[in-house]
Amino acid sequence: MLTPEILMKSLVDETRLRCVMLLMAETELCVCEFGYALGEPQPKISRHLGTLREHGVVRDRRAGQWVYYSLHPELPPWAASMIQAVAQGLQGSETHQGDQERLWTMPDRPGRCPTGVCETA
Amino acid sequence: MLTPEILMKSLVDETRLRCVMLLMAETELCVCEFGYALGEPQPKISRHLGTLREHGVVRDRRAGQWVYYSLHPELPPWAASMIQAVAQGLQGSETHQGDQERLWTMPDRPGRCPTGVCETA
DNA sequence: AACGTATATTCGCTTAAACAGATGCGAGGT
DNA sequence: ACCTCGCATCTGTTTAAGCGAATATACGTT
Repeated sequence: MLTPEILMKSLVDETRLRCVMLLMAETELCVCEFGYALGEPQPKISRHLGTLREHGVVRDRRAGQWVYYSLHPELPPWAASMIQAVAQGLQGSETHQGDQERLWTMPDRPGRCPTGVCETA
Repeated sequence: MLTPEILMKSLVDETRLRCVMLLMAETELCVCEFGYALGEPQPKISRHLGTLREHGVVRDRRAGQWVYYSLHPELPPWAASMIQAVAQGLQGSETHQGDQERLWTMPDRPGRCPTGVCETA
């Protein structure tokens, strides 16, 4: 079960915080997208997403060779509030704004068709 | 300036979190009161209150031989929200409830007159 | 000035956690 | 069957941060 102590531990690491903040805007991302946006090596990203999953902060879903992560759908209200407050405090942060923009310019993002007009198969 | 990263670092330590939670209910406490409520040695308490002060989470005020700590009066809104969310998530927590009650039963709390009816000199 | 109380700081040690790099594993594609 | 790609895990090392114990400082009292 998720406690404030655990959520704190989850978000105190910069890499994990950046991942969670990306998920606030993008709802679902695969490991390589995190890696590209943060400019960090894949094992590092994977490890941190793993601890976020163990802590119950995010959820993962396998789709072919990709694993998509999203915020856990059953976050307790206080946890959602807390993450929301953090996001608000990070408004205009260079780092997080940069992550966002880098993600936008990522070529060949999995799950998006090249034209940008996606149909649900 | 207080950032989410710093606030997170502040609250990720259990001792500091317990102190801040006490300050949500009591508004102002001196070091010995924290020590009594938490049952922790004085140097430990002092050190953690020191880092909370450096981080801008709390403020201190000297009154004679006592130093009173309170939440910083100019906490940014997102920080207040975050602390509020944490407090909500800790509802019913054994530890924090215990701290509260132990404080209540502390004998000879400085600043309170023995009768319980205090006049402002 | 000497003492007691309240608080702060220093020191050496220990431990938790992050890191890089290498390797393992599963899913597709040819 | 082989190869590639995306992801996970392992290993050994490094570093940040908390701890207890001792000591220092500040204040008030006598």
